[in-house]
Amino acid sequence: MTDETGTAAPRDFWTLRNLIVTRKDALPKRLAQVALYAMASPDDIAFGTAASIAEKAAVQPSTLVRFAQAFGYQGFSELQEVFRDRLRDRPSTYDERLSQLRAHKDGGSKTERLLAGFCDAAERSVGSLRERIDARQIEAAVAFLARAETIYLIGQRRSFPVTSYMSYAFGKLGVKTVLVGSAQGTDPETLAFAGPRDAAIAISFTPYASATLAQARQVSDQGTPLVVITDSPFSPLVPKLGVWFEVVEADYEGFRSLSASLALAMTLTVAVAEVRRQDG
Amino acid sequence: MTDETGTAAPRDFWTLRNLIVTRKDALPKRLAQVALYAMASPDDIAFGTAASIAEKAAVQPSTLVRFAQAFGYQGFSELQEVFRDRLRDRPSTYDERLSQLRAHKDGGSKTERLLAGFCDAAERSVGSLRERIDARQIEAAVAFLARAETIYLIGQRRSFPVTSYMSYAFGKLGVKTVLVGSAQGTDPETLAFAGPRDAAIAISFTPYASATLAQARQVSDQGTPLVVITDSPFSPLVPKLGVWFEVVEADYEGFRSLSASLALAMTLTVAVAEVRRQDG
DNA sequence: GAATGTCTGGAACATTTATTTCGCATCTCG
DNA sequence: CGAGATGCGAAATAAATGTTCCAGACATTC
Repeated sequence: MTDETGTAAPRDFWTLRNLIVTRKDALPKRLAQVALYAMASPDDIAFGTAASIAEKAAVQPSTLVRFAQAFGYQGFSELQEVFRDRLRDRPSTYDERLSQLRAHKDGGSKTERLLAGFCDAAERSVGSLRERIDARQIEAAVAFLARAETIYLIGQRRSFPVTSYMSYAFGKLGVKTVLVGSAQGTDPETLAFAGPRDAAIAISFTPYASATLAQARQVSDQGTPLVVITDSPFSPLVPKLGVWFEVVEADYEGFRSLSASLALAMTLTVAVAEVRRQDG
Repeated sequence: MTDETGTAAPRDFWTLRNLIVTRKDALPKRLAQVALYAMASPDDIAFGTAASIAEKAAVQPSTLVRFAQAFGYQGFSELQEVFRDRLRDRPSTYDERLSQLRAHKDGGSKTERLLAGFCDAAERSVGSLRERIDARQIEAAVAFLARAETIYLIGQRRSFPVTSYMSYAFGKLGVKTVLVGSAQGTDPETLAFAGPRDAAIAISFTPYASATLAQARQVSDQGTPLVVITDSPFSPLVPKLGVWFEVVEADYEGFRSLSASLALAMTLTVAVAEVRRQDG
């Protein structure tokens, strides 16, 4: 048994990174060489095979194993897992660093972790929204919505807060809307008035509420332009024609954030109002 | 040689993604299944081995190879490489953020600035929530709410999305709630049932809706414990007894974010449900 | 209703993989 | 200067990988 370090191997990237940095100067030549390369291009460590990494770092594969073992891992693969986790789940490194700082805060009470978790989810959602949404899509949607007489807002369950907020905001801005999805069962009748001169916004996430689906289909069949906000390109709501947005909300403890959807909703709302103000 | 597609295989992720999305409906059942999984969790495709991915997608490993070949790749590994590049090419977060900020501040269309503005507002709101909220306050509020028979949710206008979301989430968690503030004028009658064994959550921001104020006063007079979420210590809602939270939402173009309020709302909701589950 | 083409599942295959082992070189300290 | 220990590299090894192949199921078409 050549057990080197009594300390347990770090399981998260940033702890490991600190450990490598501090111990680097005390390491044998080749191991230090690996340390340097690992810090310089951690992505290669995450993806490459031991052989390819060894070649790029100008080291023997066995040295990589030794390197991993020097830090308490059983083999190289185990260390590699840590490098991979960093890229998993798309926690952008910034957020991860923050959440780790927070985690170091003595863990905190259960409540604190809850709040931190939901805050994280909100921030990650907004971050990914910012990365992925194409401004031209928004402009296309706004073009539809701006020339509509009445905008029908379709959303059940988790999406209802979003549509209700849009209803409020549109109202404040002087845009006529009809909010669908309340408790009463009068929605199909309400939607019957929608026509080609109107527009509709449908919001739904997995699991897609069947009512939302039916309603979206109904207005679409009536020739009403439809703008969709959903969470997958394979969502049954995604229209053949028309604009749709993919919004991926991060979740915590199974409860997805709404921040990204709301940010997008507000953007659409205000943009539509602005276009109207200019044209009208 | 069973060369299927004359088209060359996409070498970057987003092109491939679009291709998968468009061709998905024309794909055989199992291949469509793979497509669905690949879009739902692309990170797993990037990291996992063919065997592990196949298991998670409930498909045979050979199907993965066929899937890759259906899109013009020679084998699965080649397709996997595209999924990996997506994560590899990600610029270091600091630079990315900086360049994004720069793009948003300087150039960018009006629409882009709108979206960025609302995203910023959301992030700032959540950030300040994280700093200012005291976990002990949350725990105190949770203690009130957890022992309530029925929770009354009071909120008009901008606060209504928050209460309606809480209503949805509480419902999913098996907690009885009554949502006040809908369009009908029956709210005072509904609230008449609130008693000392219940609890109420009132949410209101400047300008405080008079209805919310009246309703909060009503339940308070009836001896119902009240938890308040508002935006100022001088808010007329702040109760003499009971718990209240100050949530300052950042705004953009006069429209305040809801992200912080929602994050707090979700924290309260889940925390209450957890306490109830423990106590039976 | 038979025949044809496609899709699917499972196992066999060759290859690549991470790891271990062993011998040599290098450095250290008496 | 020499004995011991340590670092290092190349090959050997055993596990695991991606891929291919074939037979059966399935739907479709004539």
